[in-house]
Amino acid sequence: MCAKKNLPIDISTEEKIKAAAKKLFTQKGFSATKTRDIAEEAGINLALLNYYFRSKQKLFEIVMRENVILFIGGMIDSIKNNQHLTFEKKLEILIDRYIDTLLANPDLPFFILSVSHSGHFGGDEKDPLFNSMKELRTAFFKDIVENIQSGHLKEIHPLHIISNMMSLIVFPFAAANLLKARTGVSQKEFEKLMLERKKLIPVWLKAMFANPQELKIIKKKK
Amino acid sequence: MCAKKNLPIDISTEEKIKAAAKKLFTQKGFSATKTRDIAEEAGINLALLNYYFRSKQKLFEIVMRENVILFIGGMIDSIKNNQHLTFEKKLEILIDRYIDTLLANPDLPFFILSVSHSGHFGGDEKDPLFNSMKELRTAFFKDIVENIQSGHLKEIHPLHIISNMMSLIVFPFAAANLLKARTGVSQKEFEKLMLERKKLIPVWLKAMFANPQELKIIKKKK
DNA sequence: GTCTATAGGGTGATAGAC
DNA sequence: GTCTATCACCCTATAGAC
Repeated sequence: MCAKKNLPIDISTEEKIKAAAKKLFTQKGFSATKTRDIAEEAGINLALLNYYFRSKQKLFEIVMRENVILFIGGMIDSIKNNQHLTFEKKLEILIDRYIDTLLANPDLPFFILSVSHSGHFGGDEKDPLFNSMKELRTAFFKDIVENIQSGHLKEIHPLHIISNMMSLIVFPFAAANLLKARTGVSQKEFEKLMLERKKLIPVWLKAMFANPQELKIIKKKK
Repeated sequence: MCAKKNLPIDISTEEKIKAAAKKLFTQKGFSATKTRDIAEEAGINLALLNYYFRSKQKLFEIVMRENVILFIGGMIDSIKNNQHLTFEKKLEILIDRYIDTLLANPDLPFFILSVSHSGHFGGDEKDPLFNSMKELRTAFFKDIVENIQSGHLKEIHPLHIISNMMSLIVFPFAAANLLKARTGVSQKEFEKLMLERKKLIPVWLKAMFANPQELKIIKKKK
């Protein structure tokens, strides 16, 4: 199963296939990606794909898992490794790392939205992924509830807080083509602006949620 | 071509096919949707699909156009029809309408991201869609530049402003499954929260962009 | 306009030689 | 482990009867 060599100077065939699959699945999704494309991208024979991974579906699941880990792994680590810091500082670190991850993997947000949209992950409690997600939830959302949801923010539903954080960080990457086309900025400028957001998003979030006017609105509705 | 009856009490076959195609394409995208599924969903024979629409691709393009119009049409109208109002009021109306549209068409945001991600629209200047987009750009983004980008906001790139607006409105719908799973809210609760955002987003945006701290950050970077 | 039947090519997966 | 050849099925599209 695990074809590891002692001196992996050359990348193994298995790894080549996985890398090609990751590239294509992440870009185009499951249905639009053909096994023949993966084989060609990897520079190997089509039969080897089934030899190493049994089926297209199995290969996709491996890629999906790696992408989900990549997407939420950084979050978990930056929260776990910085328990001693203030919530604000933790948030700054998280945003910084996240944007770096997304700049290096620009198709990741769309892929994650894509699999969650089609209901491809979550649900199975035997899945180690499920525990990771749960871990993230307890580690981070507890922080939010305890640290942000104080004062008037008790009235704001946590979903708004999480939504707004994720929106500001992730959405520009998911909508990169749209935004670039509409505003006429180049890829290079776009990347520069995303780096700028590392500093801006914490300030924006602070401003949004330090606003007592929210309370009036919520109260009025009830 | 146009099989319009004088008394369309029953929906025409053409419309049935288009409605089924819209439903499936919007939910699952182009590649994952099979013509057989569309035919079955419409309750008609597979051959009729090609009789009315010539090919899967043509049918998809029709659906895509309608969805893009639905997505940006509301924007254009609410700006055009309210030129006499202040920018803030226009923005409130736009957000209100937008969220209604998205509640009625929850798969729309993901579909739009999907086609823009795969580069399926934009570009062709002969396309009437291109003019609509351009119209939107001139109508709305001029407003932004002239009305929001005053004072310290001159330093903020318009992409940030447009990003943040679209993020707060659209992202929760694109990530609905993720957000519901992570926060444990039901579909009903989710919809209630989205309605709540009609009032909250204008306040949040105001707070974000009335923040002189932004300037310090931008200046420091340069 | 609507159906059945089928063409024609693509697609995932495997058998078997090397 | 890697290749060629091929199977069996699926998919879009069309021909032709009614």
